[in-house]
Amino acid sequence: MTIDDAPRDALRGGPRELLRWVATGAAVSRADLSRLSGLSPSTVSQRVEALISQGLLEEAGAGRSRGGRRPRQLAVPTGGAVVGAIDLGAHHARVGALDLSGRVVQARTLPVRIEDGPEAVLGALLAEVATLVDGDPATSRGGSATGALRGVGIGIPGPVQHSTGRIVSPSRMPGWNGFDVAAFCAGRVDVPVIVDNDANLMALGAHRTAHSELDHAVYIKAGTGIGSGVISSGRLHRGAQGSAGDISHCRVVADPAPPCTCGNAGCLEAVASGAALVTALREQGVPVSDLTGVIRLIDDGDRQATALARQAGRAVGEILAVVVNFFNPQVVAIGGRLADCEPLLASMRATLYERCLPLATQTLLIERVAAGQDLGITGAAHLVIDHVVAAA
Amino acid sequence: MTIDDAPRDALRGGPRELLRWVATGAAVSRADLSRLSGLSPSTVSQRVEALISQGLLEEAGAGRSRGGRRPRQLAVPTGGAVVGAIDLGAHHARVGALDLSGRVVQARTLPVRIEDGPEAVLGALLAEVATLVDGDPATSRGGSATGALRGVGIGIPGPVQHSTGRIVSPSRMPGWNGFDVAAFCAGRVDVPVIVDNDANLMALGAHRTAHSELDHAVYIKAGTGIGSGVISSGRLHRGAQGSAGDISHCRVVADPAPPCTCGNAGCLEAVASGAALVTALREQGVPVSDLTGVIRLIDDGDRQATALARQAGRAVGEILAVVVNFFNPQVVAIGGRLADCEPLLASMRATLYERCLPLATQTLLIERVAAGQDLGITGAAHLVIDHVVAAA
DNA sequence: CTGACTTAGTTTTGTAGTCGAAGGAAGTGA
DNA sequence: TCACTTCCTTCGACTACAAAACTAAGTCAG
Repeated sequence: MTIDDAPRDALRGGPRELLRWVATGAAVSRADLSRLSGLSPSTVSQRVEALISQGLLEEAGAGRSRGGRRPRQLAVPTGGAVVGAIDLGAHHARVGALDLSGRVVQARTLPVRIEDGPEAVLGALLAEVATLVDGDPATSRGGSATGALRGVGIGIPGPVQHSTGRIVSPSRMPGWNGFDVAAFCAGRVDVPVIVDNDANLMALGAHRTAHSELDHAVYIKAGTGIGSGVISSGRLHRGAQGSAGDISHCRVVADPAPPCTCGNAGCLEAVASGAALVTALREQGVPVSDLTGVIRLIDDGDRQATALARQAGRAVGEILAVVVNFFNPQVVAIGGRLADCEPLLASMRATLYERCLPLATQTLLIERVAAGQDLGITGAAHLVIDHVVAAA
Repeated sequence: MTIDDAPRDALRGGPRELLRWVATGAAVSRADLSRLSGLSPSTVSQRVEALISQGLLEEAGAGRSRGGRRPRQLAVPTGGAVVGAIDLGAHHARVGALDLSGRVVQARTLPVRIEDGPEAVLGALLAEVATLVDGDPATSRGGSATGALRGVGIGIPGPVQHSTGRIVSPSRMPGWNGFDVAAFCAGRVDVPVIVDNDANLMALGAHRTAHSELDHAVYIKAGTGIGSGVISSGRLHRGAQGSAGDISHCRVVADPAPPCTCGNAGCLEAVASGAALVTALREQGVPVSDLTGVIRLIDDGDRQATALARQAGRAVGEILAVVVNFFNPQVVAIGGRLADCEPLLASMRATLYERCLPLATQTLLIERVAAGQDLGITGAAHLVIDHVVAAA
């Protein structure tokens, strides 16, 4: 399945954007859309009519007058078409059903065991998507998203060749190497399935949600693993092989250089990922079982944990400095579970300001990604919607 | 002067591309253009007619039949409109007049003394452009490019805020900080002037010349200084402030870390630029006066010089590895005077392959930029042409 | 030399997307 | 009640492109 990037009409006044404006409440009437999109009123009317006739939009009575004729309010139909989204993580997966504007209708977090292999994991998650969308007759759970399923987007915590939907040499995903996610899913559901890296999806979600007016953005996802997603000229940049943003195995200075699952030593992932922090703390004799424990220690001001977090922040900042000099984004935002870790963020910031060209940091925003756990499925949904609504 | 990037019709079948195909000989007839561009014959005819009426294209008799009607050959008029281009370097400037297809009509290399300041240097170079274009009545030199000047493109070996045409904190350019090149030139010539970083121009020139079919490319310019230019989705990526690609002050591991003109130590520029090699060799007591001397030493297999070149190559490779992982380009090409330095190139290659994600290097081309000295002015010309022909 | 075929390019017509102007619909406020 | 505002639609025009039909000009087999 070869799927293009979001066509450019996603960027200015395309049907998806109109939909999004209505959904987010930025626009309530055709006149609003005309103002926002810069399109002429006539064009907006035409487009809106098309969307209504496709059932993607509906009229919702008259609004409040602002000194003239009352606007005919627009709304995204509830119970309309939905897309499914899966954001697979190292230990948990966020599964959701979202409407065509990218709003979460239903979502649930499930524990997963990556090591059970792709068939088992993806099979279960696809079943869960079906439950969220159709409702589960046995339990009468779910089902408030009773629209027709139009597509499924899946985020994978490892390198994905987006053009083919295949996973390529992931670390920490035994049994998944070379697995063709798109093909597997195509056999299970009869709607388009789009597969991408989890950091890319977070980036897309964050950009569409918080930074849609910015052209160039870099999003770091720092959780169990560490990755990034790149927005260039308002569009997700995947690069030649679809591996763009995968900075997990960039080398950073660290003494001693911790060995990485990839076989090298001193990789960013081996220094600054959540998994690395757990490992390092245990080696220091601190009894911590998982990332949650590490974060708790840091929040409690544990000396060893905090020191490691700072080191991680410097490592991320070191790599990010090169990225910022090279790419000169308007914003760098950090998400994932480690994003709430203050010492890490502070060291990252400091390193970034120290090592970047003044011109590059002059107006650079360095932020925490906004409210987090649904960004992945939001991004996945956007990807699917971009594909599906374009075809409509 | 705010100037947009090349509009997207530069990418597929726009007037500039038609022009370029004719100029490069890729297309000789309207039928060729139709095949190459994918546009319908009628559209091509229309466009070609417009170009002819603007004097940007002309008919040049009938071609050879291929079994049917003979094509009416197209050509870019000689002696037609031209653009001026200046590629300013640390010690020399390449000045040229190019036709609207980007072909060099006249070019000359002049010695410059950057430290004379922007007014003197740019004034002299603009005068030289005028001479190349109009011919010098006094000497009857030049003047084979007797068309009308449509614009001037200027490459600066330092950070340029492309949107304003202003130079921002350059190293090795005393007296140029904050200078508004565009405004200065606007007072001297009455055609549009476009200013950009020299590495960006080299990148654009190289991409248009050799890699126009590739979407994502990174070009390193390693000469007296060191910089890079980025092509993303077929277009020059300048980033938020126009400083994208400026990797000269990224930190690399070096022991001892040589001090940089920017005040920090261990910058890429302080390790791997031509200026750095000269400095390092002299500190080792080798009597070498300039980059040419260094390159000669390396070619002669001098032990110290070669070791430094290898170290430089590793340093470039180290930064480039992050860039390749992050950006995942289809090609990385190196230009500038150090590009011909085998030991440097070899170490760079090795470091790159060692430190990059296999997926990212799997199909990555690592090349030397093709035949070099006119790439800068070619890129400058393309930039101007993109601006001028669009307006026509 | 003739007629079938091939390639080149133009003309005509049609379609899609957009805009601007004009105007109707439905309100507010003096 | 009337002027004015805001909202939205209708209609005519323009642009960019394409498809098809057509003209032009050649090759080649018989």
